[in-house]
Parts: sequence; C-alpha cells; structure tokens
Amino acid sequence: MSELNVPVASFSPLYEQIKAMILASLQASEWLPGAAIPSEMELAARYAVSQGTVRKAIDELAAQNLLVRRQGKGTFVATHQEDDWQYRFLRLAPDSGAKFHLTNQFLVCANTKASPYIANLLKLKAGDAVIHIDRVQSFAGKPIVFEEIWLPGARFKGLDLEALNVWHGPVYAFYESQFATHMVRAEEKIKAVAADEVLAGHLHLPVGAPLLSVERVAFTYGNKPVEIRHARYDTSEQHYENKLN
Amino acid sequence: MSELNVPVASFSPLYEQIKAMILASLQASEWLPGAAIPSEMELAARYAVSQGTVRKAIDELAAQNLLVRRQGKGTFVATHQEDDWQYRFLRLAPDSGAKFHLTNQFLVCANTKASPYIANLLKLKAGDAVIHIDRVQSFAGKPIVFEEIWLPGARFKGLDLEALNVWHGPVYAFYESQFATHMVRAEEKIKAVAADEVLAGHLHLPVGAPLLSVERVAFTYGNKPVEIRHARYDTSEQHYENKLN
DNA sequence: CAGTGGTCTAGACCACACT
DNA sequence: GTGTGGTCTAGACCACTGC
Repeated sequence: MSELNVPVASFSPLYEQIKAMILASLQASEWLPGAAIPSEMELAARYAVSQGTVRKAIDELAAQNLLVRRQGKGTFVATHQEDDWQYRFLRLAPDSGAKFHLTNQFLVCANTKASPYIANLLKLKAGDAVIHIDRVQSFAGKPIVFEEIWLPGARFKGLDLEALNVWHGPVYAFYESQFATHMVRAEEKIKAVAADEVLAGHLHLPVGAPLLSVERVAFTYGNKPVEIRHARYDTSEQHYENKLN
Repeated sequence: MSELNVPVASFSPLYEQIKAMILASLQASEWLPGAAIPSEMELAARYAVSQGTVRKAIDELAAQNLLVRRQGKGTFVATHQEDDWQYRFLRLAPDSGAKFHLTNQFLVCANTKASPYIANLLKLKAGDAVIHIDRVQSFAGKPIVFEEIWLPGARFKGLDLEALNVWHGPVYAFYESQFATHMVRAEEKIKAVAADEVLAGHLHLPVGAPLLSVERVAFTYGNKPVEIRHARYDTSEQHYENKLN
C-alpha cells in the first residue's frame, strides 16, 4: 500500500501565525512606534489562543527588537525616539572610551533619479525619483564622518534641507516622526579605502588617507529597503565596534 | 512608621539559577563540545524543577549559541567542529558573492613574553608567557589576510608551527580539539589603516594601500579572554559584512 | 488597589530521529 | 516503538507600575 503523502505545506506552529498577525498590524500602522499594543490577555482573546502562545510570539518579536516589554506597564512598539535607542545602529566609538556626541551638518538635499545601482538596492526602477543627501558629522569640532544618503522619493516626498537642519537628533527618529517610517534592521558592508580629493576636503585629511567605507541598506517592516547610506569614517581616533556571538 | 526595607539581593528567577548551573557544568567540561547534555526530563529531575523551567534555561543558552537544540535527537554543546560553524566568526566575504575558501600559511609560532598591551587584554601580567603566531590567508592564490595571534602560554603549552601546519581547518576547531578551549564569543574593533612595508610585502600591495585593521578579543566560558588577534584585510575585492538589529 | 508582564507548574499531544 | 525536543493549554502566584 503506497504512502503517497501529499507534500503538505510544512508545519507552522500557532505562535508563528500569531507573530505574523502582530507583524501585519505593525506594518499596517495599527499600533504606532512608542505606543502600547494590547495586553497579552486581550491578544489571546482576539486570536483565540492561550496567553502562553501569545507570550511566545511576543517574546520572539521582542528578541528581534520590534517590540519592547516593560513589566507592569505593557508591551510597546519599538521606536528610535527613546533615549536609549537613539544610536541603536551606530557602531562607531572613540578610542578613548569618552562619551560620543556627534554634531550634524547637512550639505545637500536634492531630488534626483536613481542610478541603476541605487535603484537595485532600493528595489526601484532606474530613473525613479530618489532624494540624495550629503552630510558631515563632527566630534569635538573635528569632522569625522562624511555620509551620502539615498531615499525613495515617493515615501519621503517633501523632505528638504530646511527640514533636516531644523531637526535635532538622530535621522531615524526624524524619519519616524515626519514620514511614518520606522527602521527595523540594517546590513552593512565595510571596506578600507583611500581618501580622494572630495573626501579629503570634507574630513580635513590628506588625499590618500585611509578611511573606513560603510555601505548600509536599512529596512522597514516587511524587509522593505528604504534607505541607502554610504559613509566614510576617519578612524584615526575612533573605531567601529562589533560583537560576535 | 518607617519602611526600612532591607536592601535584599535582587530577585533571581529559578531558570536563571538553572542557567548558571548548566554554565558551570559547561565550564567544568562535564559535557564536552559536540556531546549531548542530559535530556530536559533528566535535568528537571536533577534540579528538582519542572521541565518548562529547564526548557527556558536551555532556550536562553541556545540563543547565546552555547547550546544547540536538535529536535528528536537532544541538546548538544556548541562546537566549532561542525561544518556550519566552521566560520562562525568570519565576517569577510567576496564582493562577487562567490564561495569563499581561504588557504592558510603559518609563518611564525614563537614563545615570547606578553607586552603590557597584550597582557592587559588577556588579563595576564606583563612578561607572562604568550605564544605569538603570524599567518597569511589567501583566496584564489591571492594573499588577502595577514594576521597576528597571541595566546596565553599556560593554556596553549606545546603549540608549535608543526602542529599548526599539520592541522587542516579553522583555528578554533584546532584549539578545541588540541587544547580543550572552546570560543564562545568575540569582540572586534575595526579601523582603516595604511599598509606599511611589512604588510605591503605580505599582501603584495603598494606601501600606503588602505587596509582593514581588525582587532579581536575572543572569550571562552566565564568571559575569560584567551585569544587576541590583529588582522589586516585587503578589502579591494572583499568586504566585512555586518547585520544590525 | 487593579492591571500589566514574569515565573512556574503539570499535563496532553505533536514532530522528528533512530533503531 | 521509544525517546527526544517542540507546541499548546490552564491555572496559580509573583513582581512591578500607576492610580
């Protein structure tokens, strides 16, 4: 007797389905960054499962930094506007161990068309509208970071140099409050490069000086890429920190 | 009426205590890398708690990559000798996306005394015995990585160039099988530097070429630092990859 | 005080690997 | 089939927050 089992879609536990539903609500902005989501009991009722199952789903989303649990208060949607999250993605630190405070100077904010390279990374078509930003960041008066940023024009319509200069704080908090776009994760590719004349000028270094080149793609909910950055760090007095587990 | 609460030692859940006991067993080599630990039921009996509590302890240790769960088989002590863990800490990847296979050439393996800098990182005293290794790694025949390694002499007594050259495979698997030392995590500090004459010679590059400098401290159980590495990568055709969450 | 998340238990049943 | 980890439930109680 043949055991012709239908190749069923692989088993998916309940809590994974709950995770997916919570994710869908986040993506649909049903609950906004910084706001509390319903209590575990309420969600258990809503999805008709036990509290323990909701708990496991929330646990995993919290481990991915999408939610933040606060005992006695509730569970909240992660936000870049909290003090301790302001520099969640910044891996640069001074060699001295001193406290790091970077000052921002935005140089350019232009509406242009996506190059094939940028379009590919942002999952747009070459020629689609993109916004291109240049900035320099300084520490203790010394320029340390030169950064180029590309954003999809549709999502960030209306962004201009004025708005950037008025804002004080991390760019990701700005995106969140002005463009309803929360960054969930990012990927970086790092190389060592020599400063060309432009970079040397911005960072007050000789041409040929070694710089850390950091290319980042940042993603919102649903693995959607919505920001490209290409930074160059002067690492003579600071370094990029990474933990391997 | 005064509320003079004694400042009690802060609350510590049962599963944290179980975690600590399992960790102690790992550190004491009661269970060796690659071996199965007792089943959840057995551990629950041993510690006189419910299976659920053991489960939560193991879950967290597995999340830290100290243990590996395999459904239907058991829970195992993590090891660098498994195929998919061979390059767990390697973040370098070819720009082309090609498969990466590095060949090793060990140049030096000398018994020396710790400089103050190395002693500090390894938590030794300056002048204590350390082993110093130099190697070059190549990809497709091209030298890409020059790496210096420092190890505490006591733990790695007897390590020599012969042993390194006989070994085929990742260094961390070598440490594990020959010196009963399993690496649990590492921290890296990354900079861009210019090649000096020595580096330029090893990597077949002009003096002054930009290189990625990666300083790593690797830790065994109990947060004990047991290896220092200082690598220089030629990143002209490869890059360092990092994920931010 | 009530409401939230956090811990712990006991038990049932499922999925998977090996023999 | 037996034993392992994986899922799900229901319920009790603890710890923390804020009214």
